[in-house]
Amino acid sequence: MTIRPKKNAGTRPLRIATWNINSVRLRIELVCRVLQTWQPDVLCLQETKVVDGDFPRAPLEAVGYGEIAIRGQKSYNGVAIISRLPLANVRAQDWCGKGDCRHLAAELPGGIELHNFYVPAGGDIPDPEQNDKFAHKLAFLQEMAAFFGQDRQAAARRILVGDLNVAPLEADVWSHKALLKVVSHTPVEVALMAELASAGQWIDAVRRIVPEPTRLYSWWSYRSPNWEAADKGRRLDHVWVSPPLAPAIAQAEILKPVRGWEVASDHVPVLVTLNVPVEASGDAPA
DNA sequence: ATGGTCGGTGTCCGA
Repeated sequence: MTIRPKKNAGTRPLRIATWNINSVRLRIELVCRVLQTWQPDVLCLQETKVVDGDFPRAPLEAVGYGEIAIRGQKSYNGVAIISRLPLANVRAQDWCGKGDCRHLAAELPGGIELHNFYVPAGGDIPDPEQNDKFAHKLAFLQEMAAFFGQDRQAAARRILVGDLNVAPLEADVWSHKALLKVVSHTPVEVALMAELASAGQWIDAVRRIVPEPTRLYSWWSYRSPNWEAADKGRRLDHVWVSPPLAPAIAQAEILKPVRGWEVASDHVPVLVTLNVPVEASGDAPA
């Protein structure tokens, strides 16, 4: 434990990560390794696939992450916020009235509102008439846009992370042309995501640091045995911030090596460092 | 060229 010297600069680094873990019980040791190696202050997980009573808290507490917010269900979905900073006002919302565990929100020190989302993947057929899962995905994104579009005090400090299951930019997929009709990169999804970003005035923190045309992926399918050589990835996992936090964006990393670990998830963690101003006792502006 | 592989719980579903 190191004691940070008081800085006149008036900023405090906040390291925030998101990772679709695809079963937290199977990969709890990988979670601990990511925490110890990259030292995020907060790690948001999706697809934990475990009910709250069976969530593996102890190994996380043992490596210094004692603030754990969870919302899980059997077999599918499930989200968690794992933090070494205090979490306040933890809450969840039921999107599309399905009772799915796809969202958790909490407040971080300094009055920062954090949202962790697992957006539905959407199935295979990119047509809401033929495919209920795709219809659900579109409705979910619409509901998010409506939620973040209402009022939303423009000055508030907010972070939205998660597996949004959309790769919005041409440089977010291995082939824009090949994926135009593949769920995750269809024009209708990309347009809805743009609507959501605009409604909440969200800023894509990773692309502030690594702009197009540099290709960036956070997911590589299990179905490709040579995922690294083929490199047919997509950037499905995102870290967004509200305008007051945009000047704080200092660093962004997609932890690609994690995809090569034993028993890997098909997603890798995305990590962003914000140098958050702490003037005026760290509170958000009114 | 329209496959392929995962995880959790089963003998399939969702990704």
